[in-house]
Amino acid sequence: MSSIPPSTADSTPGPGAGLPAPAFSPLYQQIKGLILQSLQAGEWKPGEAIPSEMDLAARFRVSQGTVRKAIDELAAENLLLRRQGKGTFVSTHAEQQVQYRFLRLMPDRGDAATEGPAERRIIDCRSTRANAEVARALGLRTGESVIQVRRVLSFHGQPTILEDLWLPGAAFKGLTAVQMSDYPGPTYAMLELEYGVRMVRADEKIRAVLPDEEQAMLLQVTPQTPLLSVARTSYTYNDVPMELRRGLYRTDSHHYRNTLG
Amino acid sequence: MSSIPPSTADSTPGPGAGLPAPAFSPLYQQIKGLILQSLQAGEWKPGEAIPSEMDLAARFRVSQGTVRKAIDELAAENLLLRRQGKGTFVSTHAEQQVQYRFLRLMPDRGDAATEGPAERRIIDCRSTRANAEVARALGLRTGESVIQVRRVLSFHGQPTILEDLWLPGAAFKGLTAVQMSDYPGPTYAMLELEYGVRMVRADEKIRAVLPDEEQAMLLQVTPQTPLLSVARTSYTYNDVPMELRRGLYRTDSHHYRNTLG
DNA sequence: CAGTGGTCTAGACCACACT
DNA sequence: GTGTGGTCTAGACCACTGC
Repeated sequence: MSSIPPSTADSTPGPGAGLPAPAFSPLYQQIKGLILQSLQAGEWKPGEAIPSEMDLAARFRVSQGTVRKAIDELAAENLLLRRQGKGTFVSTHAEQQVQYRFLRLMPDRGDAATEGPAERRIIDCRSTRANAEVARALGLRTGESVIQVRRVLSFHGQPTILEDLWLPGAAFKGLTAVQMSDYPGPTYAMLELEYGVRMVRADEKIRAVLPDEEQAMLLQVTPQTPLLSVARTSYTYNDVPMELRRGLYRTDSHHYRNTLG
Repeated sequence: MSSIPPSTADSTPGPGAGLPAPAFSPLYQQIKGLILQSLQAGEWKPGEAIPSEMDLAARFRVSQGTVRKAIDELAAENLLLRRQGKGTFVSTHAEQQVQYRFLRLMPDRGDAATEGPAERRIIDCRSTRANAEVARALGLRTGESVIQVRRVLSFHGQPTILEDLWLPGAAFKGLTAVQMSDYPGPTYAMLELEYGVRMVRADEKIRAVLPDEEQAMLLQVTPQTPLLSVARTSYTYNDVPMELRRGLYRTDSHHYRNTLG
């Protein structure tokens, strides 16, 4: 861009244009936004390589360094994955060795890797209508269609996690219990492959609670057993909420692990 | 560094030297390590400005861009704070508006800012000897001197957090209950100002538990009330553990908030 | 105004992966 | 060897701060 001013095909003028921009943002942020748009639009699918830095630099009429900085930030946010000598790839839950994307429950002895995969049992899976709480969390209106799933995850035969999931019906039309239980990998990988919805971020609210009778029965504990209640909202690109999940975790042989920077 | 090869005063040869390095690391990582050393050595105190990028570049005989990348990483780790037009500053707990460094407990309504500071009551503060568990967490030998503190934090008059702290006696000699309760700001700020120990990172293990009788009394709950048990190990520079903290959180009007990237 | 960090560029070379 | 991302440099200019 030595002589040609940047015309990056978006509405906001670049800083090189020298015009009074109402909302100034650095060039690399604009490039980042453009790459993000392509990701959301599905121009490059999860697992695929995006064009090389040089190609993107030519496409956006900026230097490689500017593209690099944009990609750096997207890689830091786990949306892209850089592999030296091979290229830059769209992050994916599939073909990924991590067993759990957001689950922070760890066995007291050993780690998630040594423990092996959980056994999953679907208790319930049905289409229903969003109540006020679910609707608010998912950005829907009360009464809109949602898919509700209840399941139990067990480690070494011991029920450890009871989860209730709510998914917006519009985005996950036709999701069945068979599909949930048949898919061998992480649930988020299944949602990504089957419905093209990639979860990017999640918020959790954690409390200590006592289970009701049904919950206690499903987790094979007494109603006096304290459990971790984890309410998670998962978001896809652009902070659009796509899942509400309420988990009850037994913490007698596991614990919730967190690192604070 | 157009003609002069980098001699950055450390033992590992720079990449520009062209020698077979046994443990190759990029120049900017070496610079980062040197800055980190100066931070640990106290060459620049918390709150102070470090030399400008140009000065550091001259000092280390590298380009400004290389220093910039090293500082970028340190800033991302919250060890340094960049302020455009002013300089780069050593992070500090003091003179910082955040009330809590690591506490993730939020009121169900509003946020930490609206709630105001907690009332702190020191139950106990004494010098004792590390048992096996404390010694392991703090990297000490069993029987070494530790300072133990027990205190209750209340919000709006309601006891909400019961904390037990263990600090290595060698580093915090002379810490008293008066000092703990008199200091108006966050405890970590006090430890930083009075003892020059800056907590940089922390790990937490979370469970749901029931309190024993004494704990229940101090938190003014029944022994059947489920509570969050948070075991935190805090580290200073170089991942040296400097505090073990076991907290019991009431989660009837508060919750533990977490964000998963 | 000078000094600081922030952005952007262009070019060189290195490390890695595939073919 | 070719192409990818990774590092390093040098220089220009912008934006913010404070004198």
